[in-house]
Amino acid sequence: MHLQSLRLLLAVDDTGSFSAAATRLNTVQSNVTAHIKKLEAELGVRLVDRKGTVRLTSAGRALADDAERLLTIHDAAVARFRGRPADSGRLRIGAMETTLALRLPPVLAAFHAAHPGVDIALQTGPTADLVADLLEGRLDGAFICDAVPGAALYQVPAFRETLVLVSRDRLTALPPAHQLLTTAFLVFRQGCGYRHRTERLLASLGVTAVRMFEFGTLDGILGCVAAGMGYAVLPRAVVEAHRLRFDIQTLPLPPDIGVVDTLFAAPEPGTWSPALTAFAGALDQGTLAPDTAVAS
Amino acid sequence: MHLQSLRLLLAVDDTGSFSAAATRLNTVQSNVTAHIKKLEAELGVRLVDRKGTVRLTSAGRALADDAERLLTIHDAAVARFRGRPADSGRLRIGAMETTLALRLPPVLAAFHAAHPGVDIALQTGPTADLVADLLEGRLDGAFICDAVPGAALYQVPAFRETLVLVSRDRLTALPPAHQLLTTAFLVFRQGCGYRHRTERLLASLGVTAVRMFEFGTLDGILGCVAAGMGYAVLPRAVVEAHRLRFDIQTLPLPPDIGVVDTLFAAPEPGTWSPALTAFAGALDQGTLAPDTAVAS
DNA sequence: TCGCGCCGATCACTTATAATGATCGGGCGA
DNA sequence: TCGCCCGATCATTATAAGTGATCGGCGCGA
Repeated sequence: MHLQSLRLLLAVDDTGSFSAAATRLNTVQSNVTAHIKKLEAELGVRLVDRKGTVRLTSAGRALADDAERLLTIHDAAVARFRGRPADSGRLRIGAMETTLALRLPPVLAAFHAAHPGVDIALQTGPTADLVADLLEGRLDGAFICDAVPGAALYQVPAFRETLVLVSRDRLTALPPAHQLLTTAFLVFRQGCGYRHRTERLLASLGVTAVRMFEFGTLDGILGCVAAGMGYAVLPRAVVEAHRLRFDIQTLPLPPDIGVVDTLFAAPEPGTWSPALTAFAGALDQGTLAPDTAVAS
Repeated sequence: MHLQSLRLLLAVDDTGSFSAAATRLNTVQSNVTAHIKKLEAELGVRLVDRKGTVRLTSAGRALADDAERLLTIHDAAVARFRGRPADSGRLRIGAMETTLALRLPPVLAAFHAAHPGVDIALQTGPTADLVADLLEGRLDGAFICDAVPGAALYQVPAFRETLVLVSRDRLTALPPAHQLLTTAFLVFRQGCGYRHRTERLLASLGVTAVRMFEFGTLDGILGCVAAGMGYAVLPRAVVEAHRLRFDIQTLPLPPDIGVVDTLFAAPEPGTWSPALTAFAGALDQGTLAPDTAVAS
């Protein structure tokens, strides 16, 4: 059964004429006849009564009802891809813990307000895991730390974070290498972009061997820093948001290490679902959270 | 967009392989490739990721969701025609007042119990109107009085009625012609089959001119008979059902005039909707109301 | 009652598209 | 590294869609 046949059937019902239906759908009368006959043969039922005036039989009317629903769904699906981004579908988004906590709430709220029909599924994890999930199709898009070189991924800057060195005692400058060797660094587990930066920072200071304690949660890191267990490297905005709860100090880092872009990553644009297209488009135009977005 | 393309897309998603999808749907791998490529070209989006393992893109997944709904509706529609009579659709049934009141309640109740998804619309009127509505497609089927000769209608006996002469005073035989001339006959409005029978009865008695009062309702006729206004010709069962409310007498009529079949009429069987097919089938098999059905 | 015109059926034909089978090349595992 | 499996591509065939001309029936108006 071809959708075009159903379209012709509805046109015949509407116009009450094969010729008029043909004209409306830019074809010829004999073609309409052939389509209707094919439908009738396929279903083993007469659909159109041609005696006297042309009118659908009860079977034809029943099929026309189904046809209407069928074509509605079909046209909506096509419009979703070709026309304006539609308001439906699922969107699986991944993000780092810090991004989700700090940056995403307004973004997601704004997107949901603009596209209330899209179901959003969120997942958190370190950048490396998110990238793996993206590449293996378990996520539609993800907010990651720093660009992933060599991966066939669309990547666009979304937020800019300023990293600071977090400590219990106030510092006026980066501690010397010998002092860093005697303390620990509290980091997220393997795969987190911020941990990567921390290692780059230490390397730039000539420190290669340092104790690293892995944590799964932000609260764990901040709490242990406040207890004097060691240092941490985190986005300034995240630390500020928790300043009231922990007695900690921050020290800015040099820009080459301290400025980190959070990127929105997704598979190649040609593969995007309408929902993902809408999300990326909104991010790109900065309509979601202009104050935190990175100027492109 | 062809439904077959969507079917192939779902098969590719299921099996994770073009070749396997082809095998499952009894075609060849190159054909699957062509269908998917056509879909992708039509929507301007890559639907299947062939790098490494075959997997749907987010766009492909979104389309697959629509495809599933689309094919479900389509397959259900086809099954409704080709397979068992489905439990959905609309059924517009017409009947005479007397039939609706007396015979149809158990029939409709049984059908509705067997096919709860079918919406039933009832309409009453004299046989002539019902036939006209049938022929002009405003009804799917109707219960009519006596066969309609010459009409291109499927007609099958449904109920057998015994007509009686209804009067205020007890009669032992049909009144002589001269007496009939002085009283009136109370009949339904033009087009009712029972009125037709009444006229045949009078003609057989040699009475050609008699006063006829037209009524729209059964209660009106019975009330006026009870008041001595005249005679009426009605199904015995109808009169019995109202015996408690009206003080009236009945006299059997000769079988050639007194026995009337109520027929179920519909357009030619080849044009029936699934719901109508189910209804006619149930009537034909006597599964709806075996005690009142006419043996065929 | 008789044309006249409109409409759908049919047919021969053209065009488009679906399906097929063979072949090629690339990625992955042994 | 080799062999194997899988998808892309291509030439070809098969099938279906679309077209235009023509026929016949029915209704309408003269």
